[in-house]
Amino acid sequence: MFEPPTLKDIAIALGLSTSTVSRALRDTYEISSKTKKRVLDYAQSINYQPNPNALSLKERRSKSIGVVVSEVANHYFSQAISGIESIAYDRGYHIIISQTHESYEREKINVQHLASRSVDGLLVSLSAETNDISHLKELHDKGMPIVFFDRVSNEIETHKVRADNFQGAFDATEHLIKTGYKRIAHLTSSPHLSISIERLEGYMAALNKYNIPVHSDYIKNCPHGGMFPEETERAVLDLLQLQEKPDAIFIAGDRLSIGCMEILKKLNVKVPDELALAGFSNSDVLDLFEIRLSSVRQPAFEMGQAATEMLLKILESKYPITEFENRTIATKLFIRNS
Amino acid sequence: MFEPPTLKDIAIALGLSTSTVSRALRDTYEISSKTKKRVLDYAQSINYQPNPNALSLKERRSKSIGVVVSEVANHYFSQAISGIESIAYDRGYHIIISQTHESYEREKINVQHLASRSVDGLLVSLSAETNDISHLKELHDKGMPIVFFDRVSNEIETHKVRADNFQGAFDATEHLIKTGYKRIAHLTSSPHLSISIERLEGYMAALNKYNIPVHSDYIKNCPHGGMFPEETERAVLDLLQLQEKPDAIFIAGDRLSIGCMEILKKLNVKVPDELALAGFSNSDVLDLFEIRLSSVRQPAFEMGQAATEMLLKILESKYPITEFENRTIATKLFIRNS
DNA sequence: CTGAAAGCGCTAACAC
DNA sequence: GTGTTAGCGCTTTCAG
Repeated sequence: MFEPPTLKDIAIALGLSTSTVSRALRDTYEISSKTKKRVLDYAQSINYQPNPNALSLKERRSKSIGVVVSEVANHYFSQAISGIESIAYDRGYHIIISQTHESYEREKINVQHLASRSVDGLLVSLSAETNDISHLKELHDKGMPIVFFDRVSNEIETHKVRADNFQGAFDATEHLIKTGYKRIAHLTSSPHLSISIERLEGYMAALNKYNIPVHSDYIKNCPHGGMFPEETERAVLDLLQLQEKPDAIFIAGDRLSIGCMEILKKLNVKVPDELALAGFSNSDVLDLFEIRLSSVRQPAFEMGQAATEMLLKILESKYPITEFENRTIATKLFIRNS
Repeated sequence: MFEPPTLKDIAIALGLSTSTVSRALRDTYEISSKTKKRVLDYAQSINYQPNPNALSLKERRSKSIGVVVSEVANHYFSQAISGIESIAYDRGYHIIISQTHESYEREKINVQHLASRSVDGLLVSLSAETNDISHLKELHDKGMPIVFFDRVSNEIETHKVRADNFQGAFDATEHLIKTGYKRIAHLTSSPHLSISIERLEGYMAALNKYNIPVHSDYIKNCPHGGMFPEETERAVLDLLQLQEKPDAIFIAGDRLSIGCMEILKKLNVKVPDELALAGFSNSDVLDLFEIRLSSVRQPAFEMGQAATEMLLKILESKYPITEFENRTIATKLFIRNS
């Protein structure tokens, strides 16, 4: 079907050897400028493009990086992917995307799939279900460069990029406290995830600072990060049915924030009068919402960019990397409901 | 760095030839079941995975498909990509994504980039700027399978998937008319795009049906589909400053719908009292908006799936395809503001 | 039933 | 300055 020209075609057409053509195209010094020009011109005229598979086979790298996220159709991830793509593109890399849908099994399969050498490195944000990361560890031990972003793991020593989840959670919770709320619940994702742990710590730190006791009934986990609406609904209902009903919820995730607002709307709970909210969200239309959600926004695009730069640094380094960077990028609090 | 086992490694370890190993792994009939088992077991034990680049080089196909969209971080496209990925994944294909950011130049480069043989086929949704598609035509003539989705072109004969833009626009406009609006403006994207043309036709057909004259001042184009907020703002302001101000706007795009609501909010224009809206949008949080936007939702996920299935049909067909499908999938109108 | 050898497109010693 | 050759990992004749 689609049979693009090869080096050989050029060589034959010009009565040269393939190696000469190869050298001319890659501008090696030991080649007459006359032949060089001849080759270049001809290559241009037939729109010659080297076969990337042959190159990959030869150079043992594919100039592509694998990206593992839970869902593409997610505010945070689609923005992060945009950042990843912006850097990768400039540096001549393709990105290959796979989704875990928050499933551990799917994550294993995807990683395996990507790893079987079609990618030079991996940009990974763990699935909500993932607790055991031996699949990644094994790969990493074999030499596959991996950079974590957003949902990171401490069990692998490599570059990591995360949002300042602690501070973001602290800020949001403190905002609720300062606005006058006392019984602040916390709705969060899977307890394994680094983001959940860090945000929980931020939440607790804020409560501590103001001498508000942490109430374990007030902390609700949604193991799939709100991917299933029932999960979120159950958690919210549980909170609403507590004897000492919370007067505010700090929500530790985008889908959870949205899901929670949907449920409260359905239940006709007035926000913030009956229940105040503050939550992580990367939606860019929060200003248009009826509920004035105070939100913590993660620097998704920048995080994608940073992670990609780090990965490329590993990929293009001549020497093995031993010092790993652990970058934390600030979140931003947007106050809306007070 | 990362040096996975090869056929040769297995062959040496087992004292066989690479060809025998190759045959054993692919379960060729003419091989003793004993050797077969020995090879299979060993391959399993070292977790052997064939090198995809070598395979691609040999088989002249990469089991990957290129996807060209304007932005990943866009409701419609991220949902469509999700659909694309769902099918591709099941069939063992990778997807390689590139963004045009609505730029013609970037589209040309990306297509070129993808085309240089690393992908077996292309799934394309044209950029807003694209008027001339010779870059795609050339490629297609050389045998690169291309399937268009959403923003299609009639200049290439191939499979196409689109939303029922005409009907969607008709429904939205008719809804505005039936609700009592008479001076209905139309805010749309680049006039080259198939989606703009079809939606304009639907808009005009609805006006015609109710004997409302089409007023050319009422039709405003945003050449970049609202990617630049100024563009949208200019268009909306122009409409608001008309002598005979429209009482409603039918908006033909997701970003435009969002952008328009943002501007109206800024200008403190009451919706729908001062100006009613209905527009295309694939946002899944419209129910939470303060403005009750009646929306036309495109079947993004299904469109991605359909386009991918069509492309795979071409890729995996033994014979050249001569009959092309032109599938139109129904949109859905969600009435909110009346 | 198995092995040797060629070839996919390219680069890099190594000749001359 | 240019050609020859080998090899990246794999499949596939062709021999035996």
